[in-house]
Amino acid sequence: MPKIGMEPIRRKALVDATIVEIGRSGSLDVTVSQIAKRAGMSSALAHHYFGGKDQIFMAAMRHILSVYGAQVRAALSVSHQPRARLEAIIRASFEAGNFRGEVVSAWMNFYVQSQTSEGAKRLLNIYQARLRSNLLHELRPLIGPRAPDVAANVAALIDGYYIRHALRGSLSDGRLASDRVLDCLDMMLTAQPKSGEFK
Amino acid sequence: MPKIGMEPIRRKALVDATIVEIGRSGSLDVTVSQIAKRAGMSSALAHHYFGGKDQIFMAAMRHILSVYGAQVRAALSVSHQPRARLEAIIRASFEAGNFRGEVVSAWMNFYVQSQTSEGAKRLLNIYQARLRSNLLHELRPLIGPRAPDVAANVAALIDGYYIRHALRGSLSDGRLASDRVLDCLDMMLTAQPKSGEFK
DNA sequence: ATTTTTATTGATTGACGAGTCAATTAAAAT
DNA sequence: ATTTTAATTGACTCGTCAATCAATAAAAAT
Repeated sequence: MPKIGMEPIRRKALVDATIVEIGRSGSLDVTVSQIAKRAGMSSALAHHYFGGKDQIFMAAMRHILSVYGAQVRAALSVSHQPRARLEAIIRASFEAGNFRGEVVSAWMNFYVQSQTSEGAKRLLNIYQARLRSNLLHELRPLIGPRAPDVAANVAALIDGYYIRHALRGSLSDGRLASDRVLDCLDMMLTAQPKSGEFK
Repeated sequence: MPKIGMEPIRRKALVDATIVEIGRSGSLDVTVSQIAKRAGMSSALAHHYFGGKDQIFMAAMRHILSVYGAQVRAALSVSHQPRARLEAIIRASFEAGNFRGEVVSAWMNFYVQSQTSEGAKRLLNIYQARLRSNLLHELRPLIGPRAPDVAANVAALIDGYYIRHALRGSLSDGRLASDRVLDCLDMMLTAQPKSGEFK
């Protein structure tokens, strides 16, 4: 019963199903058939709309990234002081949504895939560049030349706590992780510049 | 030409080959045949000695972990002040060896596998617990009650910079990463305790 | 010398999974 | 009314790969 305009609906269903299935299995060892079944269609149709497995994964990752981006933007839109905006960025990174098992799984596997797939590497670079740029923008007015180093540290902290979560889904929920990052951030903000700082 | 006592030699060859192959492919999508070929034997023999693919991977990971552990111990054995010992631990984590593409790949994939495999999760827990315990032991005499939080932050920083390395094999070599972690550590050490610290 | 044990592999099995294709359905366009 | 076009799938092809096994070879033990 071909109603016209199915394409976007099917694509969305497949992307959602992909994320769920990755979470369920905890790896990228997910068959197109599993995904298609969960999305309520045949595997042939999945291939029809996406061309191949890789492209389905890529679309799923792009979706996750765009949701994350929207969260950050939303959080930033209500904060106006640099410190508050930093907090907004950090908290957005650990929002419950990003912290769901499926999403963490997707990220983990995405890191792995970025060593093989050009497309994955590019996407991941976009994420990292955006995070860095966001942090830098707020840090500069606060600490000037020390901003790049601190930004790198904060970014690493975020990724590190994220990974830690991949391991034990229980301990350290988002709140705790972001509190710790913030705590560390404040220490870095108030620390006096090191003496031998000139390159 | 069965010389006796081949088993340990073959096992070692397989473990080494596994790490190389994981690095080469950037993923766990490595066939037993590839590993066996690189180790100079038939895939049947690999199965004969290890039983199955999973066990080969596990042995490879155990090996990486044990090398890392030895590095840490070696570095600690020549440092005696808490601050110096902390530096030793951190630098050991970013030693050139651990930072080789193969090893990073293995770690990445190991994180992923830890969501599926009980054995992988257990191994990873050992690593994390040991790191935490090592850090804690040196931090306590320096900052007392703040030690646990700082230890968690340092651990997250290490993992975070590690991951960042999975992405771009070029920028930020081990030296730079450990310098940054140390920098951040010093800030945390000198920061004054927060006021509302009592839980 | 013959038996036992260890090492070793080629060939095979069996399962699974990505991607293709021809065929079917029904809406839309003419 | 017929033609075109989008949606949809079951069945099939083709590869790949983990795991098994029977067979061989040679050192060790008797």
